[in-house]
Amino acid sequence: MSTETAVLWFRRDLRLDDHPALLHATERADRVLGLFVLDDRLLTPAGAPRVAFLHGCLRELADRLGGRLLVVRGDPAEEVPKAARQVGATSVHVTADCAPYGTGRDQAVAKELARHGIDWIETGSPYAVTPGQVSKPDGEPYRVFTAFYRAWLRRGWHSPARKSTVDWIVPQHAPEIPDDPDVGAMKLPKPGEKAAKRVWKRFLADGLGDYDTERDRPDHGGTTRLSPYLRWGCVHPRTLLAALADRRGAGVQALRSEIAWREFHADVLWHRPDAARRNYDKRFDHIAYDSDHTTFDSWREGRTGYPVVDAGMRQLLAEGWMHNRVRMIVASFLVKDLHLPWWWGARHFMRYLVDGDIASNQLNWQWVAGSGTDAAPYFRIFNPTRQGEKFDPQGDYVRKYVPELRGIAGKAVHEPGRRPEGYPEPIVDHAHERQVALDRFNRVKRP
DNA sequence: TTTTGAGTTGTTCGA
DNA sequence: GTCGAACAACTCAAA
Repeated sequence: MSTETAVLWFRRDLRLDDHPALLHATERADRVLGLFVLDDRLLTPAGAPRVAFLHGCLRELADRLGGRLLVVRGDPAEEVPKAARQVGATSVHVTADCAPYGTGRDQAVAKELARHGIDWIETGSPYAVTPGQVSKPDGEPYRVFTAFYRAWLRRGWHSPARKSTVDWIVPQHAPEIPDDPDVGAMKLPKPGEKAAKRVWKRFLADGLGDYDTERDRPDHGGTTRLSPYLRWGCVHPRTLLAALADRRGAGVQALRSEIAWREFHADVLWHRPDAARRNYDKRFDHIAYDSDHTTFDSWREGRTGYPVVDAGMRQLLAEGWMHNRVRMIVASFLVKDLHLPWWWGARHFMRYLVDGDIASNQLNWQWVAGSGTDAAPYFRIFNPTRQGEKFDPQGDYVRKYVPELRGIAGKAVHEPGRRPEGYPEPIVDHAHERQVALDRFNRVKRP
């Protein structure tokens, strides 16, 4: 009787359903050690909300495994081989990580494992179509979403992986999940695979039909709210796409397209890892940015005097999450009204967002800044007041997050001007800053 | 190789 | 209030 042993190293795949890497491990081995490594290099820049959410996911996973999950802290290149050797594993199975840090880390781990004769086996990725698999006929990556989307649809994806029966190894000690970092009074989403399923099921029943329009309404909460779960792999996009396959309608199409945006940005970053830090479009290296920390602080704290901007920034601080429409508004405000570098905003988002994902975050910021792939035309500058009136027509979203404005009824809450006690005057004049932004763009275009 | 059509999410202004 | 045009040109994808 063979008694092969394998390690399933969990990273961004904190679930048990639709898990091809886990299935692969069980096909190859009789016994599997579940492992998670708390890596300070990833956790330090993450910020308290995302770390707390991660801990929650780990606790849920450990519970569902009856405690049979090894959680260690340290450098994966040391900890993974150590754990594998302790249980006599002949292979380590993972879901491929396609982001810049993860790919480098995995190379180092695989190399260490190889020294001990342990196989490194990647199965699947956090995407329906693994980054790098969709390319133009000439082999080059797509730079335009719509073209990518068509090719991505043509390529298609696997069905969800079948359930696996696993004989999980009992680790030497109980999972050591550290205490949560202090998140104060923040109200974070409920972590874990079960919560993800609940959110998804409810969205399928109530939200999908008019998702195409409702997702733009921060006052209604018509988005899927799945982003934190996708970030940590509590649910896989393939699972979602499978559920959409036999449904029709504008909502279905819109959601499929949003999922594709996530995959597009992962693909872009896979081809251009430098885009996580620098302008994708090098011409933007010559744009003049300000470096005013006073306005930056006002933006971070939600004290700009523009109601919908402040509501969004405060939602981020209160929930570790911000509505997608409002993310665009506050990002546009930082870049085009305050003339601050997009990476300042991106870093702040990454610190607070529970769903903070390097590819989606950085490339969406670059899209707003105009420096990314398929970027917004430079003259497309959001007017925070117009956006507020259009997408939060009754002002409910603003009043929810900006208590100083609760005395103003209806959409008048968006009007700059009459400021109640305690609420700041607008820190800049939008009409003026819009012109400044346009001028700076023009200067770059015609040097 | 050349050509053609198209490209996430807006705003403002004037009729 | 509603509507269409202007805002710029450029690059990309595909024929």
